[in-house]
Amino acid sequence: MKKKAAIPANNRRYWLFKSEPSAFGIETLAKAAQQTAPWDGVRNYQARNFLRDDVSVGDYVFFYHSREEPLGIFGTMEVVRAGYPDHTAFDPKSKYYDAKSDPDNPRWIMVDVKLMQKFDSPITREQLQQEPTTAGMLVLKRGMRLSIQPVTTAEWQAVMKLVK
DNA sequence: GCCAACGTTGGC
DNA sequence: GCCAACGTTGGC
Repeated sequence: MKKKAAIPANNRRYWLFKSEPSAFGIETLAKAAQQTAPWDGVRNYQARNFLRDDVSVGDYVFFYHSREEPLGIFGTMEVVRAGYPDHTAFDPKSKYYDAKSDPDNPRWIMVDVKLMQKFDSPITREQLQQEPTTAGMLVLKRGMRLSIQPVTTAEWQAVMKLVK
């Protein structure tokens, strides 16, 4: 286990959210009204628990593109609304529909994010692997499927140093 | 497009 | 409550 990073004075936490750009990429967010959108469709309990219990307004988030080259971090977002029920689970027409999510006791949670910075060029997996600090990031671990991941302060700062 | 790794489901 | 079978994720 890694040592826990000290909690910054302002209490901000850092995260990495993963998405397939064919479904929802950084361009989608850039074009949204106020460059703000709900991060919906999370259907994994561990990720849901982070959204419900830990992700807070003012936290900073890396936007990571999976599945499609180039793989990597494309920009940063700020959390502008804390966890609330993911209503796509109640909509039978939604691809995220879940009949077992009861509106009176919602199973799935989403947060709203606002684009902060779209990088001129993404920080690729290869770059992350080459930097000692970022090489330990969860997203690089084999078999890591979690779509909402905590990022340490040191990792955040190390990634931002790579941004041109 | 392949397939290893993973999370979930369901029979027992 | 175990664990095999299944469906999905996501790097390669």
